[in-house]
Amino acid sequence: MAVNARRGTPLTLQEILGAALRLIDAGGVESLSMRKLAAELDVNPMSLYHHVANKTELVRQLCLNVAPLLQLPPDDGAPWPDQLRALAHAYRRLTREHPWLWRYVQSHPEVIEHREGGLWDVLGRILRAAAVPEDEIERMAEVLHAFVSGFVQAEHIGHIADEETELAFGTAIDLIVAGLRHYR
Amino acid sequence: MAVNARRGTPLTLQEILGAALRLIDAGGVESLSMRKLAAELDVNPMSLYHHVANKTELVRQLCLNVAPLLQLPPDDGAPWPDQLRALAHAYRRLTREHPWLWRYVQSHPEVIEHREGGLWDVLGRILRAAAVPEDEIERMAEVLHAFVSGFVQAEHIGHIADEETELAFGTAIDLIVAGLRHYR
DNA sequence: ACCTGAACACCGTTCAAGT
DNA sequence: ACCTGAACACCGTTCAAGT
Repeated sequence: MAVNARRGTPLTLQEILGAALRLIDAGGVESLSMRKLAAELDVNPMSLYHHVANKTELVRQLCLNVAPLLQLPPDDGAPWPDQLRALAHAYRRLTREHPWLWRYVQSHPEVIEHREGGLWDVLGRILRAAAVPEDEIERMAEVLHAFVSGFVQAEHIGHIADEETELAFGTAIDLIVAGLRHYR
Repeated sequence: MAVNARRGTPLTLQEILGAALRLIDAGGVESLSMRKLAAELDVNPMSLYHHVANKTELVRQLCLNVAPLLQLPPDDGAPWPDQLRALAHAYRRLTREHPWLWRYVQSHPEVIEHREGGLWDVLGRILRAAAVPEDEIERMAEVLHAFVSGFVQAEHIGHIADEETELAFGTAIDLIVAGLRHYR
């Protein structure tokens, strides 16, 4: 058991993922480098490659770990506008916790087979409750996801005035709900 | 007049910007490197720095050149839903011509004082025509911009099924218009 | 005025060698 | 099994030197 001279304790995948997430949360995927990550862990850069295939795979792991943390509203018969609001707020909460990682997923959708996640089932169920015609459910789900994604991203970027983000998110959801109520 | 041995003709800013835009349109800002750009122009990498301060400034120039190409609908008294649709389509058209550059602007809003552009004036005018209360105009404009941005980005990423993008954009705008009609 | 070669401080990653 | 040093092929950018 060749133990690292500097650390005395063997490197683990958990350690690597934890440190990587911290670096990404702080400065974005761009600012994460394998060399900086290794320095953070007080380890030779090349040691990382024993636990992780490459940087892309590392980030992919992180995304896969974080995605299931989305809190989906239960199918409890609550009115669809309430469920839609709950889902939107949960989505926003998660993306605000890891905005940079979320941004990465946005631009690399291949990392998550996002049709897998329960998000799309729940969104479909809500839209059915909102009386959206069956053959438009999927399209509408994509549109709503794009809208909420756009909002969260605009917020992250700073496009939305800081003191206004809560109000603005309220406006955004109200607009969507009103739209769905009177769509067609 | 020390003329480049390889090219015989002096390097110009226009040439640089043109080649850079081509490279970005092809593979994104990420994939543009000063060294590849120089190779494209058959020039020493360092020659670029005589015409451009650095890579960031180069991309900024490009953004500032492209932004004014957005075709704003005229204030001709047309019904606000028509004007809103026209604006949304123009926005989508431009962002589809230079999706990577537009993506860059999205994540680096500092490159454009976007409140300057006529976009926000026109959007404000349309929302007033839609009877949005004066103290909510700015917030609503931000929300709509975020929505349409989100849609275009989702499209660029491939989140929207390819054969469906036109239909989906129609759905998106219909939803917004219906929402505005019945908002409050 | 315009261009360039060498150099510096960074990247991700491979590979052969160490314990 | 796990770690590492040297090396390779990339970056952006500075600076002193060339015409």
